[in-house]
Amino acid sequence: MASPRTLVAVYGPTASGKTAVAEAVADSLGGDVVSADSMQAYRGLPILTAQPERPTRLVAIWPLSHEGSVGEYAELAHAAIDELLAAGRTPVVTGGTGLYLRAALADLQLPPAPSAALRAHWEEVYDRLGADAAYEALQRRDSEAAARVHPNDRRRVVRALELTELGSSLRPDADRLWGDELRHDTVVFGLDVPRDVLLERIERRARAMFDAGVVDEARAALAGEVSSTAVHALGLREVAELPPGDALDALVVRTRRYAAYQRKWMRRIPGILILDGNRRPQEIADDIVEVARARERVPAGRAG
RNA sequence: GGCGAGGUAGCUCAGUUGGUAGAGCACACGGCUGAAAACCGUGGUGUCGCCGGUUCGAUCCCGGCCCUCGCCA
Repeated sequence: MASPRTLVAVYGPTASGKTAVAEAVADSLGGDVVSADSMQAYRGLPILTAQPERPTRLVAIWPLSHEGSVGEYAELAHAAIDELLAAGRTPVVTGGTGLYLRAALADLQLPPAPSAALRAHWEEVYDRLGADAAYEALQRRDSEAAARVHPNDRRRVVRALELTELGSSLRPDADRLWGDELRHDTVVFGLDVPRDVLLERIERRARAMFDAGVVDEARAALAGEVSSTAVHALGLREVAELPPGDALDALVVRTRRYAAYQRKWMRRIPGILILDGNRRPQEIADDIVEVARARERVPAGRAG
């Protein structure tokens, strides 16, 4: 019988060609692509979020009105991955949301989710007292959590406060986010594309989005109910509301910024194997397949 | 050509009653544990259009020139 499959993960900045590579890897290895992308998870913005053409796990699973979260995503991702492995297939986890990728691969053991009412309560408290007083309240209730957040960081102060009522704390114990304890045997690859090449791809893709009708897509989306998480899709507002030229510029600028942020994540992922992403997708995929196959022949080992 | 407004950071602009300047965005770096394409922190990157004058000292005041925009010819 076949040895257990090694899970493959592909990370890289937007427009680095992750999707094409992941699809080729899945085809070669006999597997399926599992998306790790917080915005492609929504339905209704296929152009703006650059959703893959072909049906992909965890893409377009939520309506725009849904408030997605890492916690909810993690459960779905674990289920999808485990199902593939059980069927003897290789999960190829790919996507640009660093946190989601880690949540798919590791068991983050996130502290409990708040109820909407609880969150609303502490947000109200934060806004009423002001940042400094709210922060002092947190220091009294959970000094360790307070030490980890900045008073101005409303989201985290509120989150930490609500957790004090849930018998938990922000970041309870071990560092599972950056540890190398993963749920399955995994190899993580990063696609490194030179800055100027990436910039050019970003610009080209942004133009293509306009040709494909992003403006109408964005307007239609905003005309309906959009959750506070989904509104943050890059450029949604700008594309829908700005004059065409300005909208394109804004989209490019924001995407470039996002790519820089992703480069930071790529550097931090433990054990990541950086590949030259400035090649044909199939070529990159072949390299990945080779490494993954070699690893499957060495049962309990850890590459090093 | 005449009149008016303007030329200050990569961009949009504020400011200095004369002591070489600061906001937002961009950019760089850092943080992040159920909002992550989110959120937070730190950093000013500059011949203040050019030349001259007044002054201890000019980005600021004066003169000339160049450029941009608007209105009138």
